[in-house]
Amino acid sequence: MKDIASLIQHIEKIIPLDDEARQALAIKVTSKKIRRRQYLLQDGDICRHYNFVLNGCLRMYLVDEKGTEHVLQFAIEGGWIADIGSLHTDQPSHFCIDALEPTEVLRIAKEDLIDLYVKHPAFDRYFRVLTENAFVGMQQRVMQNISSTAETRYLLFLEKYPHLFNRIPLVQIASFIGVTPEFLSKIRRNLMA
Amino acid sequence: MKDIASLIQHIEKIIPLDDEARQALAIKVTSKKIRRRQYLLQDGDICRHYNFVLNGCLRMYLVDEKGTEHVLQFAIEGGWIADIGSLHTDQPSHFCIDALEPTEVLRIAKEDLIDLYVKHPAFDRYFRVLTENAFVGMQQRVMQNISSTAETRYLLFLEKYPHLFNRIPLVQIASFIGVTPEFLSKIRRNLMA
DNA sequence: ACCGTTCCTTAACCTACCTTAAGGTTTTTT
DNA sequence: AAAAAACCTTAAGGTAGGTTAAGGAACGGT
Repeated sequence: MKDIASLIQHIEKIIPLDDEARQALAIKVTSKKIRRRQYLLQDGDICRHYNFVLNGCLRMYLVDEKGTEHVLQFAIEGGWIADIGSLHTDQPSHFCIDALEPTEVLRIAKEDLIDLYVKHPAFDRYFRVLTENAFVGMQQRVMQNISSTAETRYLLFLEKYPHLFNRIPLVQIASFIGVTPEFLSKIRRNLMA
Repeated sequence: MKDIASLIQHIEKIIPLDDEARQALAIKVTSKKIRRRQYLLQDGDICRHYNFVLNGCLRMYLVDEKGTEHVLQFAIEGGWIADIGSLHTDQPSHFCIDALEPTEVLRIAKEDLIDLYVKHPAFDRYFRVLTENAFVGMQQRVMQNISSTAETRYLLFLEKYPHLFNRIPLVQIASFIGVTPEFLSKIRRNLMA
């Protein structure tokens, strides 16, 4: 039983949909439950779906040659997640997506999305705006990485995602801001002093 | 005299335009020449245009509290540049855009772009795809920043932008990959040994 | 209710990268 | 053609952040 209402509500914050578009979307969308630690996308597979999180929490990350994980993105209720690069090029992804909590997503397959774009330009608009916002977020993150100290990056993270602070393990936050968990631990201690 | 042909050609690599759309675009676009070191956007101003580079080279960068510049993006022939965040929110930009070489751009004002979106959904599509590609690029850069050493980042930069290597001053490349020019100088020496 | 992970912290030592300073070369401007 | 910027390099000393190792607390699965 798909709870598509929250997805539609989300889209209509950006652009209204007519009944036909809503209907078309409802037909294309499928739902999926993921357990804690279960993969939604595995390194080496081609990303074939855009995923909208209904509840729970996902992370997308890269595993480097040394086996260290580097978190690129978290997604909670109301967020989208996918390896857009892999999705568009049909190349195997270098990323993994898995669940930090039991999670439920709605997903649209690439071909279905293209179909929606063609039949309902509103979706072009919605995903343009969505991607623009995500792009601006990534820009800010690049700037922070090349211009700020780890402590500042941590504080900026807390400011931007206050609700994630006591929901996500510290080790994941460390990975997201680009430091080791040991060093983040040190940063916290310094902040308390 | 606007050379809009190269812009249209660029767009049509992604989506064909009908005559009306081409015509509408031609009316909205203006051209502008910028001297070396001249600003196209200055820190504190609101970014009101999307800029398409016809020839030359621009950079977008942030100046931090210490006065150090951090390059977020370069744009050469065929590239787009704007502070999308500022453009969308009508908030003053924190970035500067200036010219590393004498440069000529075509530009579209925000309101005109919105008008194009409404009348010709093809532009929604084009800018969606454009932004998706830019987003993927930023994602890769974030990953490199949090997972790679400066030497690796330099090599990846050369691989991705081989044509920029002997066109852009070293100090700008250093700023882009997030190290001091002195350290990049050292990296180069090590690579030659 | 238990056991096994995962999670967080501390501390000693190590390294990638920054800072400051200086001198030489190339490019731009006049 | 000269003067002024901008550019690149070298080197010494400093600091942010990594590595390794180890112990304890909290959690998740059965």
